[in-house]
Amino acid sequence: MEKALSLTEENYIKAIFQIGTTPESNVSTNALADSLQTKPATVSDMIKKLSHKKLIFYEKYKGVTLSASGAKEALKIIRKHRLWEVFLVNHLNFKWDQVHEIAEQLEHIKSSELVNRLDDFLGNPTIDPHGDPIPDANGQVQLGPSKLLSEMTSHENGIIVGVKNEDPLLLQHLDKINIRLGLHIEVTEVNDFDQSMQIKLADLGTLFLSEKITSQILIAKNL
Amino acid sequence: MEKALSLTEENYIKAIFQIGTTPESNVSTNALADSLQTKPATVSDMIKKLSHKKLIFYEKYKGVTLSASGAKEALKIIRKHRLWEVFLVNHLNFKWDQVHEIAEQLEHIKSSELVNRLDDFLGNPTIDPHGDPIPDANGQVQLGPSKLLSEMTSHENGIIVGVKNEDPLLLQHLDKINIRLGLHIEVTEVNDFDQSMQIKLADLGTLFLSEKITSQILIAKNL
DNA sequence: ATTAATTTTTAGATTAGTCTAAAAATTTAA
DNA sequence: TTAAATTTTTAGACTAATCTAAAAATTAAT
Repeated sequence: MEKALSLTEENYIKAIFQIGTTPESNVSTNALADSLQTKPATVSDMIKKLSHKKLIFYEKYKGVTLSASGAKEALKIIRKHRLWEVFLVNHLNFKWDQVHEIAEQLEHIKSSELVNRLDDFLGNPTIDPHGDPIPDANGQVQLGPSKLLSEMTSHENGIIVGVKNEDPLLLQHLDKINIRLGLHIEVTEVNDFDQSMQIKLADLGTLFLSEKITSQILIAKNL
Repeated sequence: MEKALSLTEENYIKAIFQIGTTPESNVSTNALADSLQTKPATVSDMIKKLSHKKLIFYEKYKGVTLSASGAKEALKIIRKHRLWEVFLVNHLNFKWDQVHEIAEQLEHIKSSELVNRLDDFLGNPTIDPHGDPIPDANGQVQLGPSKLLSEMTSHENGIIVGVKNEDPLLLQHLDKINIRLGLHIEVTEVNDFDQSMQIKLADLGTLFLSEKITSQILIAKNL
C-alpha cells in the first residue's frame, strides 16, 4: 500500500490533470506555477518528488504528463470535488458560484467509504452544478460530445450543458442574464469583427454575448 | 482579522479543551503529548506559539488553560465535528462507531456559511450520535444534568443520554448488547468488589456490565 | 548561426512541525 | 530536607514546502 498523498501533492496532480487534458501534451513548469500560485523553482522541486513516486513522467526542461496511477489519483480528487459541489447546491442551497472554494477543501477528505455513500445519497449524479461530468468509482467519465458556443455559427442550435470555468464572477453574470444549464439556445448572428454573438433562448428572448463569454459555454446537440 | 489557525493548532486547541473541561484545571504537557500522539518536547514548543497568539494561558512548568478566544475556537471545531457526525449517521447511514475518524477531517473545513447551512439542513440538532451536545453558532452548549452510570446505586433509574468516548470498540460492543441512546435503564445490583453492575433495560431484560463500561455511559433523569 | 529572450533548474535560506538527547525545574519519598 | 523520580523545557537536527537569486538549457529572432 503506497503512502497517501499530501494535500500539496494532491493539488499538483489535480492541476497537471486539468492543464494537461485539453491538449494531451506536456504540462510546463511555468503553467503549473501559474495555476498553483507558486514559483517555478518550487514546482521544479515538486516535480522531482512526484516523478520519483511514479505519479508523473518527467524529463528535464520538457514538462510533465501524468502516469496511469497519477491520472487515477487525479480522477479520484475530481470525483470528490464534483460530488461535494452537488451536495452543496442540491442540499445546502448554495448557488453555483459559491461552491468551488468549499469543494476545494472537501475534495481532500480521505475516505472512499464516505465518497461512495455520498454518491449514493446524491442519487449517483453524472454532472456537477457547472455541467462537468463526475467520474464514477472506477474513474470512468462519460461525457457526451459538446463544443464551445464560440465555435458555433449562425442558425446552429443546441443545449447548454456546461461552463468551462468556475470563476464566481462569470457564474454570477450568467445568473444575471438568465443563462443556466439545460437551456435550449440558437445562434442568430455572429459578428465577424469581434466574434460577439446574438443568441435566442427558449422563452427568454435574445441576448448579446461577447467572445469572452461564448468561449466559456459548452453546448451539446439535443440530449 | 487574525490569521486562521493551522490544522495542527486547531488540534491542540481542541485537545486542550477536551482534557481541560472535566476538572477545570490546567492541562499538563504530558497529557497533551499523550492525547495528540506526539512528544512532550513538541508540545512545549507549540504551547509557546499558542500562548503568544493569546489562545491559551501558560506559565512554565504549570500547564495551560484556554483563553476566551481559545475556548471559542475549540467550540467552533467541536460544533463542526458533531454536526458532521449527525450528517454521516442520519443521512449517509454510517454507524455511530464509524464516524469519528471522518469527522476528525471534516471538522477542519473552513466556512462558517457551510457549517450554518449544514446545521439547518440537519434540523438544528442539539446532540450528536453519541449523545454529546452540539454547541450553537455562538458557542453556547446546553446540556441537561447527567452522571455516569458507574456513579449510580441500586434501584436508581434514568435514561441513557451519552457515551463518554468514541472508541469504535466500545461503541461496537454497546451495539452488540443493544445499548443505545434514549433507553430507560434501572440499576438492579452493584457488586461492591469490582463495581460491576446488573441493570435492567426497558424491554431487553437484564445485563451485567463491568466498571470499565459503566464509567463510559452517561445517564440523565427522565428527560 | 550567433545572439537575445525565455524557461527551467540549481543553490542556499526560511518556516512549521516534528524528533532525540540532555539539562533544568518540580514533585515525591525516604 | 535532602535524594530520587518525574515532568518540563532547551538545544540541536530533520523533513516538507516554500522562497529569492543566479546559473544553465532551450527557444526565438536577427
